[in-house]
Amino acid sequence: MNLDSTDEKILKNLMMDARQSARQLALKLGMSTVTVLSRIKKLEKEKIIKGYTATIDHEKIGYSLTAIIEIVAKNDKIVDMEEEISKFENVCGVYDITGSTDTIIIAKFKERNELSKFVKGLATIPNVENTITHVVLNTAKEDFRLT
Amino acid sequence: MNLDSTDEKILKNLMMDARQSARQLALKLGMSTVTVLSRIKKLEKEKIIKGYTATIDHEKIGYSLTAIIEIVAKNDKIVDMEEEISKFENVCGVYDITGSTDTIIIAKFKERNELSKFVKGLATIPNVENTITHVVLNTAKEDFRLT
DNA sequence: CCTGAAATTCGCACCGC
DNA sequence: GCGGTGCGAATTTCAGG
Repeated sequence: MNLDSTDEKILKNLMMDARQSARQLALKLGMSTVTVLSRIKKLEKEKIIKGYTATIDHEKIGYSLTAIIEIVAKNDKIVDMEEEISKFENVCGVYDITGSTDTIIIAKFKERNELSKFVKGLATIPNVENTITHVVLNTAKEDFRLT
Repeated sequence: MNLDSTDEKILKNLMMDARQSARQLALKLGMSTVTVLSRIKKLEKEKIIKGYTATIDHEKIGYSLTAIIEIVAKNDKIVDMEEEISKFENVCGVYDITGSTDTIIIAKFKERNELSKFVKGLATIPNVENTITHVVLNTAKEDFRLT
C-alpha cells in the first residue's frame, strides 16, 4: 500500500498528537473533516495505524534502569526462544541480528535486583546458551516515530 | 511524584488506546468523568504523560530495514557525539552503555543504501572511532509501553 | 470526589462539485 | 474522489454539594 502526501501529513500529525479530532486536523491541514476522517479510517483498516498510545516518562514512574542484553543461542529454534522472551513485560524490544550474537533485547526495570532476577531467568529458557548484559548509563534518544 | 492505583489504571488504559474520551474511560473504571479528566490533566502537567502518538507499522510505510549499530568512541565528549547522532531522523534509539563498546543505536531505513550512507556518515562524526553494524533479521517485539 | 445541566465540539450522513 | 452544511450524539466544563 502506498500513501499520498495527504496520508503522510495526517500520519505525521497523529504521531505528534494522537488526541486531536479529525476536525482540528482538517482545519490545520486545510481540508475537510470528511476527507481527514475517511483517510484515518482507511489507515486504521489497513493497519498502517496500529493503535494510539500515551507516551509515558518511564523514569518518572520508576523504571530507572534500562539494560541491553545480547544473547547467544544454541543454534536451533531461535524464533521460539525469542517469542518466549517477548512475553516478559519488562522487555521492550527483541531483535534477531547478524553478527557474533544471535539476539539482542532491550528491557527496563525498577530495581537493580529485578534485572538480576531477569538475567538469571533468561538462562533457564531453552536455547539460551549465553548472555551478555549491558547497563544503560544514559538514554540519549528513544523515539520510534518515523516521519 | 507517586501514582495511586487510579492514576495507574488511567495510564494503562491510555497506553492501550489514547483516543478514548475521559467519559468512556470513566465508565470503564467506574468513576466520574470529572475525576478522570482532572487526573489526566495532572499527569500531563507533571509530564508523566509526555504526549500521545499514533503507532505506525513501519514496514508498511517502507521502513523494511532495521539496524543496530555499536559505536566505539574516542574517550571524550561522548555526550556530544550522542546528541549529534540523535539528530538523524532514522535513529530511533541511542543508548550509552557499559561494556566493550560505548554507545549502541537503533535505526531504521527504507533502502539498503540508506543504511550504507548512514554508517559512512557516522564515521565523519567527531569522536566516532569505530562502528559495528548488525542488520536486524527479524523483530520479535518492539513495544515500549510499560504497564 | 460525585451529580447534573449547560455549552461546546464531534462524527457522520447527505448532497453537490 | 473531495468538500460544504447540518443535525443528533457525545464530550468537556462549570456549578454545587
